[in-house]
Amino acid sequence: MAAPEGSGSRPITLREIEAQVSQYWEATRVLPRALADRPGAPIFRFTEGPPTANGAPHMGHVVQRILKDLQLRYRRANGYRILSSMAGWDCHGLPVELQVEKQLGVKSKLEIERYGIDRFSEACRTEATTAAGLFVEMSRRIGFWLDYDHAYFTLQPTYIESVWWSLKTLFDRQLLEKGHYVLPYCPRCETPLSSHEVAQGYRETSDPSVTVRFPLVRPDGPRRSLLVWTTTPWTLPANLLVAVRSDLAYVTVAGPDGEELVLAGEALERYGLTHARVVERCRGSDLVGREYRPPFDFAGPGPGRYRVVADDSVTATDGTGLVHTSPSFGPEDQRIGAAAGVGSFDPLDSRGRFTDRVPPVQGKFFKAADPILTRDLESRGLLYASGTIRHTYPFCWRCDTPLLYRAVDSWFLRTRRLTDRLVAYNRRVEWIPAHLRDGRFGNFLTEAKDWALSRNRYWGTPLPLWVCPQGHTTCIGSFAELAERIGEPLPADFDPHRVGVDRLRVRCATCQDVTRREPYTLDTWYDSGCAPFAQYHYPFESGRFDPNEPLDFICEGLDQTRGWFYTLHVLATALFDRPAYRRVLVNGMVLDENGRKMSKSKGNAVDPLELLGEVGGDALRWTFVAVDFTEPMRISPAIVQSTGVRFLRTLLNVAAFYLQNSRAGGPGWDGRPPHPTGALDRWILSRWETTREAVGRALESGDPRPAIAPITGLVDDLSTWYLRRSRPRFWAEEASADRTDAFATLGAILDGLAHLLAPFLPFTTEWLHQEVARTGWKSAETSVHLAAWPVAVAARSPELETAMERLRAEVEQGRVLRQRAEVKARIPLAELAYASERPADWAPLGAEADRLLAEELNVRAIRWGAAPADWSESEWVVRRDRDRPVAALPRRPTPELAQEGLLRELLRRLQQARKAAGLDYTDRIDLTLAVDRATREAVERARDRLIADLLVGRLEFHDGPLPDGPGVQRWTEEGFDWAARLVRVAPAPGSRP
RNA sequence: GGGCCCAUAGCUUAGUUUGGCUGGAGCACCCGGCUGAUAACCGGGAGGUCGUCGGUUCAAAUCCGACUGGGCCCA
Repeated sequence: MAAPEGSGSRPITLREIEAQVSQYWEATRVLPRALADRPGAPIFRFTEGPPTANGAPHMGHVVQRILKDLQLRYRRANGYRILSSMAGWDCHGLPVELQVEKQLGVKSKLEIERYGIDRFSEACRTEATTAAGLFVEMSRRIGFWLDYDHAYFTLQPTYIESVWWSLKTLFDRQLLEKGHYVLPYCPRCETPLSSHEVAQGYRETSDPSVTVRFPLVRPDGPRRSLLVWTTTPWTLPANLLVAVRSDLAYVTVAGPDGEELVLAGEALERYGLTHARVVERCRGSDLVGREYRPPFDFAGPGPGRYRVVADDSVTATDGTGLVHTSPSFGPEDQRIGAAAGVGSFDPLDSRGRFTDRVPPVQGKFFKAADPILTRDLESRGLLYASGTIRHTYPFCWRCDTPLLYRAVDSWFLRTRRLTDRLVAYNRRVEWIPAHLRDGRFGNFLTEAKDWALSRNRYWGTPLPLWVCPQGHTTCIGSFAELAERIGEPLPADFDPHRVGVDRLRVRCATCQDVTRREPYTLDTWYDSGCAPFAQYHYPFESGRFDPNEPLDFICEGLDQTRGWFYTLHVLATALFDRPAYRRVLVNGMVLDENGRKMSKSKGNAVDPLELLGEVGGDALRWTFVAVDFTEPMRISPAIVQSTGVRFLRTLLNVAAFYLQNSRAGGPGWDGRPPHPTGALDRWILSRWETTREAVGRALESGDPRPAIAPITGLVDDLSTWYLRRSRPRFWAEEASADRTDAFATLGAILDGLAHLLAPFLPFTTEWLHQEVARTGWKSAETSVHLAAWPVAVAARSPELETAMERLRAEVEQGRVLRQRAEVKARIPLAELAYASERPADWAPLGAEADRLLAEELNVRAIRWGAAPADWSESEWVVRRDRDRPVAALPRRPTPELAQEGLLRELLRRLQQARKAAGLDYTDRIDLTLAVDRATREAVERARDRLIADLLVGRLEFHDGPLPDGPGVQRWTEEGFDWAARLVRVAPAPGSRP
């Protein structure tokens, strides 16, 4: 890696590191090497959940990718063969079609067909591949390593052929069937939607709430009407029945104009009829069979129509307890209508507009018919009450059009026949967080309806089903079979989309008659559910996909509970009779900094690339792991700064210290495990081992969260205690065992951290590993990401860790005491005296305990077992514990120590002057000093030290005031009267570096 | 309307499984210190009705219930 040749000692920035590392990876082709297959190695099964290839990636994609990458890097470091590392994209379906419709400016299926399905499909293909490019760029910036050169696309012929194979398998198992059922239907997209698509589009809206008179047919007496409530007046022309509940109490009350009204007893209050005169009381069952005149007569007569029927689904908690039933427009209605054998009446065209079968609203969009029909009812005296109601209603998740429920032909995967196995296999899955298994996901499995698979659209996997005039269905499960059925080889450039498939003349497999393809495409969620095997073109190419093995790990957002998690699980159960995955890590949604959901329309969405440009990939990675990603999480530049950037900066500061001293003549680390004798070194190595084990445990478990606290704890200890107390050891000019131990210990831990944190921080750790290796260890791996997971290099000692913790607590107490003494920390004091003996649990620290304490507090000695009686308040500051004196510090330094303090004061100021003059820490200077007598004595006594510390060539003293001039500095505050002139001189040959 | 999950200082969080010492950190803030890591380091301070209300208990951030707010899912 290029040396970070900073000018002077300017520290390298995170941005520079990431740029350098990216280049380095390119140059050394690390990514393909890391992802290279490892035949024979233990297998870790994974599949990338394919994002929909339309539009730009958002923060949700970023979190998942970070979490996936973390686990995959960990497994690679442990020698696993990842099956598969392929990136993947979900290229089909409404999301892509809608994007293309916008681009082309077309608005309906008719316009698409005028434009040409072939050209439209081509545009969809282009859109899918373009969008994939945006994901690749984002992934590169966060260091998400997948095989982008061999990605799977659900539009690939091989992929589609695998999907066909699966459909044929299900067809043969009689799990794939056609039905005419009421489904949610988008009139703009002109297609039914699956329940998981509908689920994404519920929102609060206002609808009419009308109560209508349905006059009963009876020979005599006053007019008597059923009161019927609905929020969809547009369905009234399709009314064929009214449903009641047999065991519910109904009453007939007298209305204002002598008319009589029938409704459930429970509903009287709702209609303000509590005090109305009751004409008759009965049960629902008594009403069954009564005929009424429908509000509109467009449906015409038919057997059994316009009667009261009984159904258990009826309640009186809303409305009147008499339920308007239009078999074409509601799931319950359809069932009730079928039971009564009344047929159906659907006066809407495929775009949700009324046909000429309902002249008053002909050509009107179904919603637009509501007010017109309501007025019509009013004019005929049939409207009893009207208002509006706020409730949640489904809208199309892609185009925001209100959906309607209507009976349509559709192909279903009969998932309800699999419910027991779906539930049983889910019990084998390890969900993170665990509550999802029996909570949300488990609940859904028990309730799940059959899966409506077919879409009346263009861009998707064509349903490989052909029907002949005799009604035989032929399901084709491979291209070879297709060729056989058309009686000739497929064209060389065969594209298994509608354009390529619809023109083929397929012969019926049963009777050889000419067939017609079922004109549907497949729900794109089915495509992505096939990813584990279809990406490998199973079963046409064998080897890497094992039908008996679930995936070891997948990771997606919580929104996939009903999406990919579900479709994977259903298909694995139906096709392979096993769970789809062993472990699934689920992340929460990403919110903005105020905790609000990010959305494009609200304008509060954080653009991933923008944020990455600001804070960098590693800082974002660290932040996403450090916050609780299983819950909704707030993300903003400020949060990344204080979490991710902050942590990285501490780590880099430690590294910078080590690297700088290594280059300045320190020995660096030779790459061997350290065997230090000192307690401080052994302590930090023990801390390292504790951390290494904790991180390994966490990543092994699939949940990285427990790794965070140990890591930040270690880095903090390293920075604020180990390094703080070890600094002079790194400055030693002469080789010594102690200096070697210091470099070896810190070097080993920094390189160890590079390996340990590589899955978390791929950029920074690569830089760190390469840089540490450069300081003297020549056999660095090409990349830390090609290296093995770190093994133990030292012994753990919990006793030593505890002892150090106690010592540090004592140090803190000592610091407080020193502040109370009001003697500057740089002025040494003679001793720190304790009334007690040295604590027994400090034993693992040995003699170093006193030394660490003394150095940190700048006292010359620690005296144990001192007599508190000697601690006069005028001479000592005393720490007391419940009035008992426990420790004491002298209030003043001895004269010698005071002089030494003076020297340190001067040295410090001269160092500052060096820096202020822009001198590098290797520059030599000539120094002229004009100082008072006491200071001069102190300097002369420590002349060698001053010359060495300040890299002084010639040292002179100036009597009297030093005249102003270049390089002259003066200090007159705090009672000092000092001046100095610093002049840079050329470095002497052979001098320290 | 139903289900699951979450709520600790301005921010990120530990502690909640198994109730028990004055609820810990870090960042930011204020005061002071240090100065061969310097957008670093050290000391002190301020900042918490542990979302709200109620219950169980000698004792509740922790267990139970209701509510509020947020998220996801279902209808």
